[in-house]
Amino acid sequence: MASRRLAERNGTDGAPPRKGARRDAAAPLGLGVLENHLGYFLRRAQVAVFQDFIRTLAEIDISPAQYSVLVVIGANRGPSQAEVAEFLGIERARLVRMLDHLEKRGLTQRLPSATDRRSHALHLTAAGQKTLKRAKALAGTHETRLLGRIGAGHHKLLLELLREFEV
Amino acid sequence: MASRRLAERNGTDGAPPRKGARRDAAAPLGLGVLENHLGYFLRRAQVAVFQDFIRTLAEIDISPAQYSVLVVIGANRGPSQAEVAEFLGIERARLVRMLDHLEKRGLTQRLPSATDRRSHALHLTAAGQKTLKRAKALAGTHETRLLGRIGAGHHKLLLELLREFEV
DNA sequence: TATTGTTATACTCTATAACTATA
DNA sequence: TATAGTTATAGAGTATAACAATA
Repeated sequence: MASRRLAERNGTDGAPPRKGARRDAAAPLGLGVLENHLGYFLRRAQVAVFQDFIRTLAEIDISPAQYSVLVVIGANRGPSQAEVAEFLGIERARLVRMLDHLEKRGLTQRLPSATDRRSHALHLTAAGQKTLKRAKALAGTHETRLLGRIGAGHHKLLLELLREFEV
Repeated sequence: MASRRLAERNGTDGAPPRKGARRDAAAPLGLGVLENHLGYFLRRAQVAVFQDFIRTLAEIDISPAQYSVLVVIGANRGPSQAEVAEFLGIERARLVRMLDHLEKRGLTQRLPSATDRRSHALHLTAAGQKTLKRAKALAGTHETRLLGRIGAGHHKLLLELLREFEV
């Protein structure tokens, strides 16, 4: 990934290169105005964190999106697909295929809703609860690794700041 | 998007719902352990920020990825495709199609490298420089909007914290 | 042998629209 | 009329592998 130090060393933060100046082919690149864009660093951080998450949960083959679905089903009794999709910002159509997959793996169930015959009440199977428990443990080691890397204070601060972006 | 207040109101942060308790169908869902995962909030924040960026630059049809490529080419004289791809964390193969597209729009050029006949020196055309200038202005209003939303202090703090995730 | 740009393929995810069965 | 779940399709983006030209 790009290092901020490279950009500083290159001195190209914001200002374009001098007219006629030919960049040394071996010189590191500069970020330019990207240096000041929150979106750029949010994206890089998110990708890095997800990569670590994916590596950490590879042994049980659970993706970040699947984890979020399992956690929300586990934390809420019988939510509908529409509720889970809207809550997690996943397309309803996308959730259908995710649940098909989780169901095929025997982790989740679609039970008839007690109150609305159009909708399904989502539940974890016994295997789903077991997998979620293991997933939480692994996600915990992932989170602890992040925390060790940036420090507990920064971790807490970041969580608080990021919550401000909610819509 | 999900609101933290909903999760708090629901009281399902971390702990599973009580055995046998049937969640009120109208009750909002709870995040469960997601509440403590940096990755979850990083993703939501990144999506929200990118959505605002895309809306803001819609009039010139420049995506966040395209913007980052134009900025890096504009800030560095004649970088190669491999350099830009590695620097921005884009696959080399993906950058080929992006440049095909930008070139078709008349914004970038692949010139022969002075030192290596395998590689191309990437440059902005006059139109590319003009578009980049406009893009920077629009991206500036986007960034100012973010800043107004979370405050200058939080914006600066976030930038600093996010840089710690670089690899 | 390794690297640059390229092509190709498969898979994931997003965005839409449309359909059915219910409400 | 509107909503829940579903199906289908098109477009990004990611991940890989392979190839020709060049280093």
